[in-house]
Amino acid sequence: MTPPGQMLNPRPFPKDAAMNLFTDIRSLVLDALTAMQAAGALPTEGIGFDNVTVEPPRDAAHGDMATNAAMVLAKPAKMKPRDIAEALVAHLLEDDRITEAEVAGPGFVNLRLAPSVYQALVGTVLAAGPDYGKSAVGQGKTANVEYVSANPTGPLHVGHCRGAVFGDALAGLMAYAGYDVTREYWVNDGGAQVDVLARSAYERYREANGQAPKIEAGLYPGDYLIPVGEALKERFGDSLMDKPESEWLVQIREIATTMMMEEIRSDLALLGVKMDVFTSEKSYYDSGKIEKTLEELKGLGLLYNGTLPPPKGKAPDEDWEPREQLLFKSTDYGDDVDRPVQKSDGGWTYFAPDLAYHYDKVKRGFDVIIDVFGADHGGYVKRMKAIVAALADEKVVFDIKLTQLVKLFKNGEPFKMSKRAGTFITLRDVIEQVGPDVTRFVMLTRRNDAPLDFDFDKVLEQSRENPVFYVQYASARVASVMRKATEAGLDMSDAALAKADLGRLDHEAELKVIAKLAEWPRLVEIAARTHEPHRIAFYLNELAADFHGLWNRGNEVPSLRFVQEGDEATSQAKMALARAVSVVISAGLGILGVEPAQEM
RNA sequence: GCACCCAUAGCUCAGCUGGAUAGAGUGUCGCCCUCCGAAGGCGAAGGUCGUAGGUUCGAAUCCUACUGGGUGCGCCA
Repeated sequence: MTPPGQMLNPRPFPKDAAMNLFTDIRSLVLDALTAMQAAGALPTEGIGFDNVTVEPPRDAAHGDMATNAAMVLAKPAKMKPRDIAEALVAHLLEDDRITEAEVAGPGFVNLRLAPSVYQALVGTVLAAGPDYGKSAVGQGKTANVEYVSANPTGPLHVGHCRGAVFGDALAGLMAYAGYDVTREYWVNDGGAQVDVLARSAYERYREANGQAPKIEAGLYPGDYLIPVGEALKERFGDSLMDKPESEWLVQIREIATTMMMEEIRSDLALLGVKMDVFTSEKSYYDSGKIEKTLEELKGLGLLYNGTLPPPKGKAPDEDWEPREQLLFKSTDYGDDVDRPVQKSDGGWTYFAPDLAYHYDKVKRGFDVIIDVFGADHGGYVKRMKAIVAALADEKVVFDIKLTQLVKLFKNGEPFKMSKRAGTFITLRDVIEQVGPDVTRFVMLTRRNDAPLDFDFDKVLEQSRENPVFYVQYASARVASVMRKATEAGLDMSDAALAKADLGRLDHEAELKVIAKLAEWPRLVEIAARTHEPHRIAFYLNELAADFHGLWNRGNEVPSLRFVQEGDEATSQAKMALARAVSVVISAGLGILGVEPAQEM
């Protein structure tokens, strides 16, 4: 038997694409096109191959892969698509890896690959392990993903949860695609809301000292500040009682925000989220960074004094009056209005630190900067993009991802959140009820910009409908069959599987699963390019479906069962495939921050 | 009033830098355990991709207008 590595045509694959079958075949197509040019069958002038793609066909009946080369090149080459396609087919058929090539439809070239190509891929997956599918697209580049960034005025709730999961999975995805990723949290500890926090905490402090707290409207009423009040009592005794705000505000604000951030960090830890950098808004105020930034912007001519038109369509009777303010020229960079940076009392608007912060991120030299906001902050996208457009050169990729709302359900019934009624669902509540793995996976079973229904009962259901379970079940089955094979006395060690005779994987049901594995590196690239980690979750569901399908075929076709009693060589080949499936599932779940299951 | 997001099978949703006869799950109907985990699988039926135009070899995908739903709109972050 030929070892798997030598079953291929000896022509080497390009190094940077050695694991992606689609780019391998694409380069094969490009080689063929180049050969056609050399032979005079295709013009050289004005012909570029950038738009040539090799993709899985929508319908498997069309083959394993399809290329649009003939259609894309027809116009610049001034040739008929079919003529190019037919010449291309002739060239491609010379390669051992291509068993069939035919022209179809308007000029597609459909390809069928030799089984040996797929069989060898199993070996590639096992050899690469968790690295199979890692991409070079982000190699040598840096990315900054800012997410959560909840105000430090209370514990995280379910809305933050989705942003946290999405942002973290996106960061994991970018890392898998080769980027050096910084996970960052912007701490809004510098504005009026932390003064409100301090006042609210002060009331709890009074409460701890035996006084009835006066939680007026506008203060934070949550019980979570009671421990803060107690901590303040421990620290200050009754020395701050009945003192004017000026004597305690700064101190209490500092202590309260620190305690809230500790709580937020521990909430995030429950979810498995660990930030690399927490950037403090307050530090921007304290260090003069805002003034410095604004000075620079003035130098660039991006700030001016002016008056904004009144907002339209709001309540007609409001106390709006024209006022001259210091404005940022964001309309020059795609925003709808220029944004004020200074309030009438001379203080900075919230926009000023945003401006300085994003300028800072740009200056730190990231190749990719991504902000993850809740959908209720959709109105800020244009102004943020204006900042980066004004301050960064065009090489910086800046993207803002919005996460839509999460609607909670319990047994199919909508679950209304209300702070007053005490049915306020925190992130901690969710994790404690369903666990971090389920929470994370479910949060990624929708596109980020689609609303998500989260049913506390359904997410724990063990059925086909529940993708968390379904994917976990697949990896559990692999683990289970591995145990069984080992108990049967078969050698299922990594070393044995690495040497397995993969040529025995010749059934179309097996090749179909391998073809799905072949899509993995390509999918990772697409997901990373579009900043859409949900694609990973959907892919895993598809891979699991193909695997379960193969598994069940074994019910009718005994030769498809993974364990072939008394035939170690065949068992090893089949188990190599099962292992390859579990390797990719583990890698995918790893990106999403979910643990694969060994048993259920 | 303006801006952004969304509209795909009865329901919940995928759909790649624009590709061929638009896919899953669920629900309905019919099958498959002496058999590696049936917590599963196979098959059938189900669509004017919100509407109307445009761009082109080709549009669910890009552009324009409209309809319907969500979010937001100076001195709050």
